[in-house]
Amino acid sequence: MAERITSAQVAALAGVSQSAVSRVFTPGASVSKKTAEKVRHAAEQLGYRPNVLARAMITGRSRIIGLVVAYLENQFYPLALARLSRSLQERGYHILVFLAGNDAAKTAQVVDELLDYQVDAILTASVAMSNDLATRCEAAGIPVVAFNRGQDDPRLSEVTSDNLAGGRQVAEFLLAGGHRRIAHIAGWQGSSTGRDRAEGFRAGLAQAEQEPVAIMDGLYDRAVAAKAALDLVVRPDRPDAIFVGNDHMAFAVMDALRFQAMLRVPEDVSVVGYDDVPMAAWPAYDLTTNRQPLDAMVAATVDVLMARIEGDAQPHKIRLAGPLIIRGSARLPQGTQRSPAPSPTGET
Amino acid sequence: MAERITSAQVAALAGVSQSAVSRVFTPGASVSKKTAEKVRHAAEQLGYRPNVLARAMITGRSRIIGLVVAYLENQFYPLALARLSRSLQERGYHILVFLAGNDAAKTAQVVDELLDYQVDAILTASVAMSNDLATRCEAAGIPVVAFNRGQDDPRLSEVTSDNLAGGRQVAEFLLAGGHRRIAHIAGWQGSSTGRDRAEGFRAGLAQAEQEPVAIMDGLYDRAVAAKAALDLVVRPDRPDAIFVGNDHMAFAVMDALRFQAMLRVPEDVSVVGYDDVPMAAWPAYDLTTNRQPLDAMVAATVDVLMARIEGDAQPHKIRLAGPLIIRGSARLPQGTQRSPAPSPTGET
DNA sequence: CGAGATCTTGCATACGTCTGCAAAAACGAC
DNA sequence: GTCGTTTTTGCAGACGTATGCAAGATCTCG
Repeated sequence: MAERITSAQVAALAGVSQSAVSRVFTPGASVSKKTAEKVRHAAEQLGYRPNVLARAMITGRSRIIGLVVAYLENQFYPLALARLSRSLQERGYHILVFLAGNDAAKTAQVVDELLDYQVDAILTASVAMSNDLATRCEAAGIPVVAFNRGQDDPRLSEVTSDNLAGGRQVAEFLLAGGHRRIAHIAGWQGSSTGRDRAEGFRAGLAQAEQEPVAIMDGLYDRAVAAKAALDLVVRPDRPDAIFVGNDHMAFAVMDALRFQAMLRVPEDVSVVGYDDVPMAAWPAYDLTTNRQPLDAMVAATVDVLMARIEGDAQPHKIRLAGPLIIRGSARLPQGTQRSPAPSPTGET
Repeated sequence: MAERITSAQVAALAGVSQSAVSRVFTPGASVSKKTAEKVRHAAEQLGYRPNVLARAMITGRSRIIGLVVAYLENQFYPLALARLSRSLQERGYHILVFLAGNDAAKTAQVVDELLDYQVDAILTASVAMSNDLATRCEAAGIPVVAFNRGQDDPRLSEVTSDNLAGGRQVAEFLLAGGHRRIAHIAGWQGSSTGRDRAEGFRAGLAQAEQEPVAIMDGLYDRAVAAKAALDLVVRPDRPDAIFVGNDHMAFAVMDALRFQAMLRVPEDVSVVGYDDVPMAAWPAYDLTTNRQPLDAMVAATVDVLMARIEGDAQPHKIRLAGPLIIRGSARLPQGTQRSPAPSPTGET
């Protein structure tokens, strides 16, 4: 129950004014070596640390980033969360978590709460924030950055991988592998990510004057994706390859194909995913997948956040390309080899 | 760049004092119906919402819970995080994330930062917070609750599953299944969770006058656990069953056994895990495992947090039992059946 | 050594809200 | 209508820090 130490107490002990103490803890303020020394010593002795909340009231900077996220089932998001948090922590910021519901009313409420906490910026991940809400935040002076999702509104910032190119890359790879009946179980078509990958995929096939035998919406949901896969393989023209909109669904698709449809992957059906989460490298799945460059995306996201907070009014739209990681879940084109194993650090 | 609306502006519009506005937004304060109406209307019109930070300065309650977490690779933790956050959100609290490093110095720094933000309570998960640090927080009047980890210090609160009983339950199940050379790849022995499961397991074997052929520390790490499994199976007295300290490592163990040692699970070696994360139900693993009652643990954690914040000085030590979920990764005892499939909601 | 320039320092105020206190208003009972 | 009781209201002062301003201290250079 020790009362919290204030700058005034430190000032008293050090024999200086409260302002002096404040200046010692404010980078770039004018203090002499001598008083700084005295103050630091007194602060050390009392265990003083500035109160972030009080500081926030004056400066208008809470050093809190609001993260809006819908679900953490897909391993990609906890991983991103961890790296984002770590990176922001190094810069003196922290993440306040807001779980969004699926309905619009709940999302509006979440935005209200975000504003209540005076967050310095809002980061959205795996969640559809309606444009008017995002715009409302920007209007309130709070920058919004969408991670792994595009926003229509040109005033909003976003960091994604190059999903169009990624989708095309997968199409080319499957065609080169000799597949001729290729289906796509897409990410939710309400998300730019899902749409772009599908579109790029379609364009890649079109280049070879092919088209997908089917495109179904997997809604980023394991059960839906599995059902779609089973529906596909009972058709008379069973696909010989399925491109799945993300790894999370791809695992469900592989499970359904192997354990329910009793098909072999890749001998009967090739499967390709998207994201390259660590689990994709596990031998039980050994999934060929288009990697999203997570570290680069996180770095870019933090850079954009910092820039916007520092007052850069320009919205940024950043798109980072990722390589196709070739493993064993899809038949290989002639002369192609597996990608080298990842560094041990990424394996966990 | 719309300036933030303050209670004073609302007061001016409503023709009342700032105090009146404050009281309208403070549950339990004395306001007449009439002025409440006027104020609400004015607030609505201006889009006013109270500033949580300013409020925190007065009341000493930030409505922020600091969550200290070390890693999110193990699916159990993101899931817990999501549920904890959702539950706290309903009560008007939010989670501020702090990623702990592995070294003690970094952890001390994290604690400093926690105090800077005036968090109302600290929640630790999957992280070893040295007792003096935790005690320091308690001394500063900030309750600390450990999720899924026991604390030696009797003054600290904790919520865990009954790991002793769980370990014993696994031992009994494997013995009943006719296994006679049983090994244990344990969770990190620096954690109570890892120790208790190992101890319960050992006690369960001892009851039948058996003892484990080996106990190795998997350190909650996939690579370490896989290596341990491979070391075990090259022995002349190859184990016929391995109890793994959590699901996260158990998946690695199964992968190593199947794809590196070329053994069949469960025909050659039975594998049992601990946690029952959703992935354990995926057919690729179909893991028999001791379930941790996540929902109950989350509910208990939130209850303890609220109680401690409300001033209940008593520390709570809560231990919740979980059932063994019988699937296909371990040979079944005579007459035993698989556990019924989980509800679809838990499947994702 | 002196005058001007530069650096430090303390004072006072502001940030947006809550809350104890006392005055004012409303209420109730006779 | 009066008086005592309860409710409602505004005032003013906190919470802990940052910062403009002016005065004081220190430095620089001739």
